[in-house]
Amino acid sequence: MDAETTPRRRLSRAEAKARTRKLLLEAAAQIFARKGFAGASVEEIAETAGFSIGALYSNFANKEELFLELYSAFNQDRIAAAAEVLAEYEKGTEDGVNAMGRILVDADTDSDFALLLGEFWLYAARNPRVYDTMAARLREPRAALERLTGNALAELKAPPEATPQAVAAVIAALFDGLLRQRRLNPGLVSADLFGHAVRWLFAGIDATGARTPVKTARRSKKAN
Amino acid sequence: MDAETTPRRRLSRAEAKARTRKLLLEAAAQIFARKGFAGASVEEIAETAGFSIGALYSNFANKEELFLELYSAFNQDRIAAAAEVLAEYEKGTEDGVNAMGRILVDADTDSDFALLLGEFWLYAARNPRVYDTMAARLREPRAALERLTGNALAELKAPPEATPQAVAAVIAALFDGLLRQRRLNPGLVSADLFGHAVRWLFAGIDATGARTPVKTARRSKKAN
DNA sequence: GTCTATATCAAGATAGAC
DNA sequence: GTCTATCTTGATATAGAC
Repeated sequence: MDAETTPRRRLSRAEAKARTRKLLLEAAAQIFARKGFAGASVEEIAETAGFSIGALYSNFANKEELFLELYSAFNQDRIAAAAEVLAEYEKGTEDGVNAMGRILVDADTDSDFALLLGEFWLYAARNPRVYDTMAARLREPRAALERLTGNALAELKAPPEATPQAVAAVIAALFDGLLRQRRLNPGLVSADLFGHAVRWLFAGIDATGARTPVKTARRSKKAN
Repeated sequence: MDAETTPRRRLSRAEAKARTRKLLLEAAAQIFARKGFAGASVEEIAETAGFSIGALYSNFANKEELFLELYSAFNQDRIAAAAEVLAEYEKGTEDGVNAMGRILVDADTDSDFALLLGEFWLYAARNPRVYDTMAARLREPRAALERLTGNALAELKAPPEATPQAVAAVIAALFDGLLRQRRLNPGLVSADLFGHAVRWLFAGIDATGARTPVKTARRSKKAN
């Protein structure tokens, strides 16, 4: 959260503005999560941050830009989390499944996370104008996940349909779907169900591949 | 009222009202899906249905009631679909996985389905006032799914953590998560990935259970 | 750079005509 | 039972003061 605020020295103009911007983004996260894009008012966001409407419009062109900037910041965090997991995994420090499990728990702890995720998804699905911009932000964390699954698949007998992309999609779906169910009804989704599911998944892929060991047979022109 | 039966052409008062109601609900599904609850206007819904605002308010108390009635109708369809799958499965006519796969494809064909699902989820998560009502509507289809997974699990060696409830949650998560990814980027999620994922899941559960065949061993005091 | 005041508009809901 | 007209509110965005 907030780290270095030098209470002694006066903040420079640029520092003050950056601080205002940060506070506005934090307030926006809270209000957009609770009310949604259309339901949230810029006035409430500004007041929650401790500023006026004017301050908000001096930092963001309009409501949509604020929302999209929040989306960028939101994804920066996801990228950081994914990178951390990937690093731990590649160092061999931690099992990949455990690391992914920690991401889910972290996301679950932040009660706004699932709400914001849902709101961003709807916004992207409804607004083709900004869809490309938003989709581009997802490529980096998704690539990290595919790398992780690719590594895991290399260690077992996977059938040809179990590509890193396909398995990454399945894991992302599990993450998303379990997080959402847990948000509404924690009793239905225990904290370690995600971990179990991922292990079942890989065990099943391995078992399926072992049953059809033709997998390295054919290689027409290019692997994909 | 005047129960005049005119089987020829003219609709009775009640029939006309029922027809208006149905058209309004269909329009509401479209507009709520495209704009969301807060973003949709009752005027646009009424006009899309071919009526005026007054007609809408004569059929529904307010915007929220219209939304919740739509949710009920939406779930009636889901219950019907689930029941159909369950019936086919229990008759032995169709493999359970194939049947579930068909549900996903059907949902994917209706471009409004995922949007509405997302909107309903957000509304339930944000409005504790109506959460119980909405959650109650989910119990029936969820129970059907648990019954389906319970039957499937009975035919293989499942570890103790693979309860019908837990596995049903995983399958629901796969359904939800894959549907949402496919909605934004169909290239990432092939039409049969859901089927593959479910098969991998059950194969993995079976393999895991076979590896730890102590499953009926110990029962200290209370199952959890 | 932020605040106050305000122009402008769209939306939910109601009342009374037909 | 549905329509037209209207009341009322609350929101985005801007302009000018400090």
